Amino acid sequence: MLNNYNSEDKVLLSVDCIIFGFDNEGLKILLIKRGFEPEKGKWSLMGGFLKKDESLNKAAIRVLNFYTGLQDIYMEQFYAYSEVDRDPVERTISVAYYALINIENHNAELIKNYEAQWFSISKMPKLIFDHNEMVSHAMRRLRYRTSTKPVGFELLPEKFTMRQLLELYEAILDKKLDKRNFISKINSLDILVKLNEKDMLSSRKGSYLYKFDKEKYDAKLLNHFVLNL
Amino acid sequence: MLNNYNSEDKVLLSVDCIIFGFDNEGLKILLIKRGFEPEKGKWSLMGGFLKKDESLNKAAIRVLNFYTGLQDIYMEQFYAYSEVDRDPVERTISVAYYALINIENHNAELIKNYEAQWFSISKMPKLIFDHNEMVSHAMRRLRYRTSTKPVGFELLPEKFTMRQLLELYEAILDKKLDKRNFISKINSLDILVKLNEKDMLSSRKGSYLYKFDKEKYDAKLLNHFVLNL
DNA sequence: TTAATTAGTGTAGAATGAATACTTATTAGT
DNA sequence: ACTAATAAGTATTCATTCTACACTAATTAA
Repeated sequence: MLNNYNSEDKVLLSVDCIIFGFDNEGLKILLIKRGFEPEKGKWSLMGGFLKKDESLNKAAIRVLNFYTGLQDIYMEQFYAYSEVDRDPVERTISVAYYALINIENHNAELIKNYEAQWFSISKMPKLIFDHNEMVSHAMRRLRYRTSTKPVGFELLPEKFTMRQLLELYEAILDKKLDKRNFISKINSLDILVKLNEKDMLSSRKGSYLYKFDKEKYDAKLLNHFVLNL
Repeated sequence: MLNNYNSEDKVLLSVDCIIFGFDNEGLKILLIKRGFEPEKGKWSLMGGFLKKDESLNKAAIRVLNFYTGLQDIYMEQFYAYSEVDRDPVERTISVAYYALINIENHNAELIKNYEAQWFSISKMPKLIFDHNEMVSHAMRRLRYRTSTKPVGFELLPEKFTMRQLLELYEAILDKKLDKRNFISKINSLDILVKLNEKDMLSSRKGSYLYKFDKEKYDAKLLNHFVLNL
């Protein structure tokens, strides 16, 4: 029985985290100004190297926490990038993760301390290496995700209006949706609770607030559906 | 400007290939008897280590060729497995790929020389490490794929009957489909050409042979659809 | 009181999906 | 030559879902 696979090449393995958020300005992504060479000072995804004694999932969580202080964020792995010259310094394979989080809950203070910054998807700067490609793949994945799983619990405040939910979906799918059809499709998913409370900020009439029914929402997360928006 | 990221851990990175095939006995998967320790002689996916100067895609192609002689097989990356103790010998992260191929075209001779063997999905042996988990994830991916992209070109002979196509889908989805509805749904995709030729082996009456319209098929590969079977 | 703003709601027609059975072509066997 | 056996092949109805589309309601600021 062997103790090791001698003579095989070893490589650096990193994780990169794509964190989506949403607020009344639209869909955003969390970036950092890279603190070390090469490309120091350029905008970048939050990334770091895998350590010998941790899984990729753990590494992704650790890296995100390091840059933002964020805890307990569930990220989903989506692709390993391995072009030989993707990192000019040294051969590095990077496994990309993405997650959705609520901007307001996740305290601007922490993010400020850590120098991470939210950017509108549409105004994202050029990023280092192949990070722009990662983001666009993650966007594609997120778009796709809306058609099989509910989205929103992670991105909206606890109480939200139908309009906010509609605008979230429009931001993700990057297209206008018909309000009436949208509402009836969302209602047919049966994951919302209509509250006896109105948001009076956005209109004279005021619009009802909703929240997600956590249990039903989580159930739908497991047993996919098909939603055609 | 740095020349390297010193002090970061390096790890072994491998690829594992899940090759699906189909014949009149059903859906199959290609396995090898592992030729080295540990677990020598046990059944395993075809795998190998990433070299410093190749991408993961290239490594997957190289590994598959090494074990089977197969060339020009397009494989799709689907997940990186990274549990710390997944390989008992040494820390190894493995990136899994899958592909669909035509059993008949890909010459039994080569496969014999190389000791790879087809197994029915339903009679698959216990595999080493986390390979069974990889296979079941790949199956899930394949199942899912049938609802957004055409499947079959890669798995069926050039000319095939509706029944064969139906049985392929039944094998992948692991459920009975209604023949009449299946045919009309497949026809609505507009990717088949009905030939003026019958297969007389499976019935007295004989059943028409079809082939895929390569151009339309490839177009559908790019622009997903939704197919509810 | 009026004007302005956004919320909120319904329907008809079209398209798609699901469920269901009988006829046809052919050959093997008698 | 006839019959039996086998799988192929084909249509329709009903239910559901999707799409397109426009007016009324509630409220407050002026």
